[in-house]
Amino acid sequence: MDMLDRDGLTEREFLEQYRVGDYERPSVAADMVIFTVTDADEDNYRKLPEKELRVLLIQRGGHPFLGKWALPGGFVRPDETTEQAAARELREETGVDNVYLEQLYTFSDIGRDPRAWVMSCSYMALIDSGQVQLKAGDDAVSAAWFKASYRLLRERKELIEGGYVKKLLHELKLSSDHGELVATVEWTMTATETSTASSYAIVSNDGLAFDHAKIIAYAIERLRGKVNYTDIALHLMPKLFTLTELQQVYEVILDKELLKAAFRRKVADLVTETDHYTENAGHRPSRLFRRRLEEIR
Amino acid sequence: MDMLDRDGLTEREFLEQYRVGDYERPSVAADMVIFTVTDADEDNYRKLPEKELRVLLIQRGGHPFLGKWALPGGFVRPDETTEQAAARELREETGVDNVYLEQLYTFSDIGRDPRAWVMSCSYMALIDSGQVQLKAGDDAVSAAWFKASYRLLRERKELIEGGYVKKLLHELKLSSDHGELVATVEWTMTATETSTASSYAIVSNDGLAFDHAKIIAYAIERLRGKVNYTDIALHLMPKLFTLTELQQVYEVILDKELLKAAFRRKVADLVTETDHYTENAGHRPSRLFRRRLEEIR
DNA sequence: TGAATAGTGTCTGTCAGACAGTATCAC
DNA sequence: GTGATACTGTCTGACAGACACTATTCA
Repeated sequence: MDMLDRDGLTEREFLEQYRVGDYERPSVAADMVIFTVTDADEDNYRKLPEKELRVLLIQRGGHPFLGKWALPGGFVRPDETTEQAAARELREETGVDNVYLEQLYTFSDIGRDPRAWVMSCSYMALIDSGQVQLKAGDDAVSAAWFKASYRLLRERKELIEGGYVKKLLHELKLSSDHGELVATVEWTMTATETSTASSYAIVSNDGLAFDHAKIIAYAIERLRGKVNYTDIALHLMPKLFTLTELQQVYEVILDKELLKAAFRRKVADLVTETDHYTENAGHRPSRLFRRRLEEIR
Repeated sequence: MDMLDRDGLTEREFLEQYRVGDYERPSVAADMVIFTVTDADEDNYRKLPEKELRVLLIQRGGHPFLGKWALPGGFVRPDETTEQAAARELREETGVDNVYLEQLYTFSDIGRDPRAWVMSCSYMALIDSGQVQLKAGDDAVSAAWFKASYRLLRERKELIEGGYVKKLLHELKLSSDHGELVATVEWTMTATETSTASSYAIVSNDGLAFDHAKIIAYAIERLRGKVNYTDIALHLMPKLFTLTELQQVYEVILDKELLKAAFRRKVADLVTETDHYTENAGHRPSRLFRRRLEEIR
C-alpha cells in the first residue's frame, strides 16, 4: 500500500510532479593530487639514485590565476559520481587507469574560486612512474611533475581561556624545471572543554592557483598517515622492486630515515619475494619483491 | 604588471565579464551523524547502568521516503561552507553548539536522491548527552535517538585473476521506542596488481531513507578507528566522569570488552584527575576525571 | 681488493594482554 | 559481613629501536 503525503500524493505521483527549485547551486569539481615517485639523477653509477615524491600540476592558460600552477581536475557531470569524474580526469591527464584512488576532503570555503561558487571534492591518486607517459605534445596547457617537500616550520601551543590553541606551520615546496613554488600552510586546532575544531589556512602562496596548496598539504598528510598502517605505498612501486627501493619510498614520503632491519620486519607481510634479482648494479644484487596479493600464510 | 589572457583581458576584467554557465549543477546537502552516549535503565541500583551509543534520526514527513527515518541535514547555502551548514543544522536540531564536528565523506552516487542530483557531504558530531535537550514539542517532524549496533556478519576473501576481492558484510541495527531499523551494508575491496578500490553498497534496508545506512556505517567505522589513537571519545563524556564510565564508552563504541588495567594505562594522559568522587553509589566511590587540556607533564 | 649495497642476528626497552590481588563504600 | 565497584601490581610475550655483523657483487 502506498503512503500518501499531506497533498494526498503517492511517492510516484510526487516524483512525477517534482521540479527542482531555482535556488542557487554550487559547481562541484573533482581535483586530483596525483603522486608518483621518480629517481633523482645520480652521477656515481655505483650509488643508488635517491627517490623523489612528485605531484602533477598543470599551468593555467586562462584567468583566473593565469600562469599559476593548479591541480588537474574538472567539473563533475550529472551522470557520474565524484569518483568517476576523478578517474576520468586522471585518465585524460595521464592516460593511466585502474590505479589507487582515494577521496580526501571536500573544500568549500566561500571565495575559494573568484569566479563562482565552486566546491572541490579532492582525490589522491598513487601511480607507478613507469606506467605513465605525460603527453608532452599537447602544450596548449603544460603539465609537469613537481618534486614535493613538506616540512614543519613551527609548532606552537597557547593556553587560552578554557582550553588551548595549537598551531602547526608547514612549508610546502614544489620544484621542477619550471621553477619552484612555495606556500606555507597553517593548521590550527582549537580545543575547549566541549569541542575540538581544526582548520587549515594558507599563510603565504607563491605560484599555486586557488586553495590548491591546502589540498596538496592535506594529501601529503593523509599519505604520511596511511603509509604507517596500510600497504598504500606499494601502489607507487613498479611490479618488481627491491626492499631498499621500497624503504626509500617510505623515507621520501615520511621525510625521515628508517632503520633497515626494522623496516624489513615491518613490510615483510606486505610483499612476496620473487626469484629475480637486480643485475649489473655495481654491487651485490638485490632480491626483487612484488606486492602481496595472496592470503598471508 | 597584470597578465593578459588570450582575449587580452586582465584578471579583473575577466572576472567582471565572467558569467556562470548554465550547465547543470548538483545540490549539495550537509548530512549529520550525531552521536551521543546514554545510560540504559538499570533495575539494581547497586549495579552500574550500561552505556548505549545513540544516533539522532528524523522521521520524514513528506516524499520521498515518507515515514522513513533520515539523518538530520539540509542544503548548503551560497554564503556558507559545508561545515557551517552542518553546524547550523546541528544547532537547529539539537540546540547545541561548539561540539566536536568532523567531515566524513562526500557521497555522490547517481540516483541516491530520487528527486534530483544531490550530493551529500556528511559530517559526524559527538555530543555529551547531558548537554542536549531534544525539542520534543515540535512534532511536525519527530526526532529520536536510536541505539546503534554495528556488527560484522560475514567476511569473505576470494582470489580472482590477478588479485583478490574482499567483502565485509555488516549489519546496522538502530532501535528506539519508535521501533527497530535494520540494514546490511557490504564493503567491497578489490585489489589487483596496480590498484586497490573499495566501495560500499546497501544490501538490505528496512526503515532508513536515502543511502543513509551507508553514511551511518561509514561514521561508525570512522569513530571506531579514531577512538584508538585520539581523544575523540572524550567528546561524548560530561565534564566530570569516572574512568569506568569512559571505559564503558570505549566498549560500546568498539563493541568489545577491554581490560581495566590496560585501559587505564592507555587513557592516562588523555585525562586529568580531579579531587571529586562519585557519591551514594552503593559501592566504593570512584574518582572523577575531566578531559586533559593542559600540556602533558 | 675495495666500494658499495644486501641481508641477518640479537640486545634492549617499551608497552599491551592477562590476571590476581587489595581497597572501600552502602546497606 | 556481603556485594558491588575501584584501583594497583606484576608477569609475560610481542615488537620496534638500535647497532653490529656477515655476504655478495662488479670494476
